[in-house]
Amino acid sequence: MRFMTNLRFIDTVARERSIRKAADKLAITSTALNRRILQVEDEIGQPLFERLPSGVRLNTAGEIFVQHIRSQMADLARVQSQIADLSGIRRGHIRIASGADALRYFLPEMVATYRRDHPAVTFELTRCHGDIGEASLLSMDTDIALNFAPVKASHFQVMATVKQQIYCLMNEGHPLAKRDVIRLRDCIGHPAILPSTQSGIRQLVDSALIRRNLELSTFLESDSFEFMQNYLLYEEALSFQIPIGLTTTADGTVASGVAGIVARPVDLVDVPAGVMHIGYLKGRVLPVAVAKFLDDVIQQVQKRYPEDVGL
Amino acid sequence: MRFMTNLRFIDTVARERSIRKAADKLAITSTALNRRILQVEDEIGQPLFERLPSGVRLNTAGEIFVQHIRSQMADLARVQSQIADLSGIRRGHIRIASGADALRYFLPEMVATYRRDHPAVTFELTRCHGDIGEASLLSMDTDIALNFAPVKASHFQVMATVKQQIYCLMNEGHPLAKRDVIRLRDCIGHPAILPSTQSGIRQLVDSALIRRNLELSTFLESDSFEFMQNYLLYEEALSFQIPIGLTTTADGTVASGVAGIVARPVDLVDVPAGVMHIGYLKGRVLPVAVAKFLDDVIQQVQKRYPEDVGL
DNA sequence: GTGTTGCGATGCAATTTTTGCACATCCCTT
DNA sequence: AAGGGATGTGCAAAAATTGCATCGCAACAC
Repeated sequence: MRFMTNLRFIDTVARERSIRKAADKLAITSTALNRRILQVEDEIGQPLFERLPSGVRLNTAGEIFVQHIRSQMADLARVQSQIADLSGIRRGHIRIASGADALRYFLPEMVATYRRDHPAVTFELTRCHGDIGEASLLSMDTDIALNFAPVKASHFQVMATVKQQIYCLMNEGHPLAKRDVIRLRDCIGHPAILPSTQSGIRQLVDSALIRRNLELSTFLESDSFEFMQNYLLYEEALSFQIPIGLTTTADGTVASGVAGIVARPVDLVDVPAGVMHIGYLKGRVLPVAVAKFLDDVIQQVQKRYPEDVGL
Repeated sequence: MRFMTNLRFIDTVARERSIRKAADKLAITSTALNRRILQVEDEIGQPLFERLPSGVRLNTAGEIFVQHIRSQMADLARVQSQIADLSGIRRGHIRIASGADALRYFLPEMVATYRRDHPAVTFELTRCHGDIGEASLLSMDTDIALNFAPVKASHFQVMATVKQQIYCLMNEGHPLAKRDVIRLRDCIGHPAILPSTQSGIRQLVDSALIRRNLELSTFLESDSFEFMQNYLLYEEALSFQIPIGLTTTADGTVASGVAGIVARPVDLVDVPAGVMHIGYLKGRVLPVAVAKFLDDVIQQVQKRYPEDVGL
């Protein structure tokens, strides 16, 4: 898109915080890029960048302007997608930020299903913890965020919430595997593997432990659910996960996706269900492709967790 | 703004519905303009205009794209205004669409007051009847609309409503001038001057007449309140107006701004008060200058009509 | 019919803008 | 004090844009 070049360039410089680095990335000389920026600053009537010895940094005017640029680019994508949709083909690009849980089984299936119907749509999946997902919505790096945590920022437009009970994972030979429901006090003494502290699961478990003044024998922390789950094959330990990060058997019970590993719900009296939030940047008009995908996601969670979905 | 040229050009072509006419207006040759359009169409991947023997016309894709362009341009204005605001000067351009009533006394005073504080701000006042004001919001030709009529379009974000009782205007020598309140039946038989049919005042009076099965001796219609009011100096006739199109004396009573012409309220039992709507395009973030002016307007109507303002 | 008019599209030469190179200048680090 | 990495600038080469003349097409007038 020719008429976007200057704006795209400025965005890149803002991200790289250096004209030279941005120039490399954009495959032009730094001098050409520099002059383009000077020209835009001249047109705006004010500098957009502070010149530091180590590069450049956005000043306040620049912050405002770059925010505008990003929203313009996102909106242009929406327009293109909408125009492409006119001619029958649904095309577009969908950028999703999600915690590791939904990335495991849920999103792969969603994306694959969607792409069967709309092969012209491309995807970008970013794994993120904590508030990064919300931040990337604001900088327009992401269209949709799935976040298993309380919503902090007010710019997050929640389209659906899904209550998710915590499940306990273990080897099928584990003594607790015989129980249908796990109480938190049963876990004491068993070696435990916990997700890293940014994880919503971890925060729920931790606060439940503190409330009851209990302590787990945590000997391993990781941000990879896959690692944790597979580790259970080798040692009789406990780990935690939510249903969306697990699979469901034909009869509707939650199961780990790995043979030999079983999943048992943790009693809600001990650890309350957490809430997964699905949404996008407030005020944005989503491209058709994105809007449709989001629709599909919401429909799917409603089907899977009919009792636990809020809109 | 260099990076906007192509978009501005397309907008102009869309408005002129002709490449040659647009080229004239933009002071370039039609061939250059033509090629720019072809280039953009090529980048979008789809034509934006239908080529007719008499010129060009937007196709569906074009409609979408031009709407995007206009919202971008409006947003750019907002960004510029916001950036200028950083350095202390409030600058910007404020475009207002209003009925003839508010344009008479109210808006001149508002604009003058605002410009005393912010001389760098420029204005554009458009007089409009009926739905044109709302339409010009949608095409981003206007920032703020003041409309004495029911709101029809859902894209109109109402910031304030002002109830406005209908007043009857007449020569001070008129027999009805002695009354404090005018009943509709008193008007029968007196020659009457009415605003043209698009006017909200006219619609209120007309529907009141129909409801009571009355008829006025209307011998003159006009869309110029100034003409109608001055005409009253020469003939003993009646005319109608709302307070915002009139002045207020020191003691708070409504008066015509013209010597020799008096204003008397029409009984609310006969003609209910109409509602003036003040607002802007839903979803827009207004430039600081516009937002501040709108604030001032709302504050002013609240001060003038404290009982009748809704937010 | 036929000529005329007004429309958008196109080939080509002139012109303007953009780019890349070499180098200046500034500021922090060592 | 020197070195390295940053942005800014003069100048020639390259690329894009523009204007002119002209084409093809459809509608209108006579």
